[in-house]
Amino acid sequence: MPCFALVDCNNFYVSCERLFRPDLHGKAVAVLSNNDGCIIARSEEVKALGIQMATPVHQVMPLIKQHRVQLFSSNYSLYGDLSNRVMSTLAGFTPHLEIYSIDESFLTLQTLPTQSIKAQAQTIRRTVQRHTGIPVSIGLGPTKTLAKLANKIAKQEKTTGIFNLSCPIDRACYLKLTAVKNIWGIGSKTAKKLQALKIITAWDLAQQDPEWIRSLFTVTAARTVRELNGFTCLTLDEVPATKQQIICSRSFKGGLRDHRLLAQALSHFCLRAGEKLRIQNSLTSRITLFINTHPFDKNTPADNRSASLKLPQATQDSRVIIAQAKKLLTQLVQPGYRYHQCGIVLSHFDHPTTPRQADLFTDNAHQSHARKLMKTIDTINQRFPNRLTFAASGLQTAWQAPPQWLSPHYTTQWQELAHVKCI
DNA sequence: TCTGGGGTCCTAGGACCC
DNA sequence: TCTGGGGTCCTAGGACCC
Repeated sequence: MPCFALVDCNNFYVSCERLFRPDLHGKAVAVLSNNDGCIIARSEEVKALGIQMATPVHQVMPLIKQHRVQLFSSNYSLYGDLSNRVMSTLAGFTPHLEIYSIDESFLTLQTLPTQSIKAQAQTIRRTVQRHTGIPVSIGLGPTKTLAKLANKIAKQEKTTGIFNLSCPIDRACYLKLTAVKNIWGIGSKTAKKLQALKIITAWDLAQQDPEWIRSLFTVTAARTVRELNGFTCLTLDEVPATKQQIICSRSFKGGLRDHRLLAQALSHFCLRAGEKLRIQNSLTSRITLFINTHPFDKNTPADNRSASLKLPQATQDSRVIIAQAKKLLTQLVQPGYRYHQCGIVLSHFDHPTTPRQADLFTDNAHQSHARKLMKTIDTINQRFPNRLTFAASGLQTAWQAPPQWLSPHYTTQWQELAHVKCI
């Protein structure tokens, strides 16, 4: 029987930062979200201080200072690069790999005559550590849901970092110790409703009739019940699916009133979203823009709006996307408000080869020129990140506050490579 | 003063068709 | 008094994930 393995990098962003700062091993380290707003990764030492995930930094600043927590602004080019290294190492063990997020992958392992499943997991864990320097934990089980749960338990098993929920007797025991809210797929709303029905533990949920759960919740919750009992409902998605929507958005520290700056930020988002669109070779025919004032500021008036438009012709040309998005912005922005967040959503995708109704007025030569231009811009930006942009984005990112604790781009910028001193 | 960003799936309900 | 039935497509919003 195949066994699912969930390989999850421990405190991933913190591990990435420590890789080039060995002096930080054993010390308290935290990584912050965009705008240095919230804590999004914590070392064990920070968790021990009782600082929760997604806590706003300003709320725990006294604690951070008192315990000399080393802070880092998020450095996604570093984390993305190290993630690729971890995933390629995993791909060396099995072709059956699903990259689930930047720091997690599902694998299927087969029982080998020479090596037990647990021994295979130990080899994987050791190899990832040796090749990349990133520590991982591995959860094993007959379904993805159980592998996820096993991973959670593995994180507590400090010595081995591996846990297997394949044995039904062990499983019953651990399901009884797990609260429903800690099951993958059961969020806070569903957990609350389940608790009202006296379904408190994962074991309680596993005992329910899936059809009854489906009638009260959704088909997703019914699947979870089956998965907890060892029946596979969720399979391995080895080929990443084409995205159905692409979002690019940011929040602005202190908010923005100036329409001109909002338009510059928006143009930047359009370029980034267009790049992602072209990477998966899709054409978009719907653009949605949203702008929001500060959700926690009760003293200034709120204004949250969104608007969409359908393009007469599907496109992957960033210039068209920028022009249309700016029209939407003019419609939406109200004078006098301070906007805290703005973003663009591209959707209703097509593939360039999909047959579609031709437009009588389309200039084919222009279309071909546009494709070449976008390809050239993308090629240059891939080699030299952010080198080319549109004038609409402005010459400076004045809408973006500079990060305070950014580490060097150790692995993606020549001038920021780590220095090794020979003594 | 200071609270992230990017996704997926599911369901209900409206609009529309014959 | 009495106003069909069956279907598709689209959108918004909720819930969840990392």
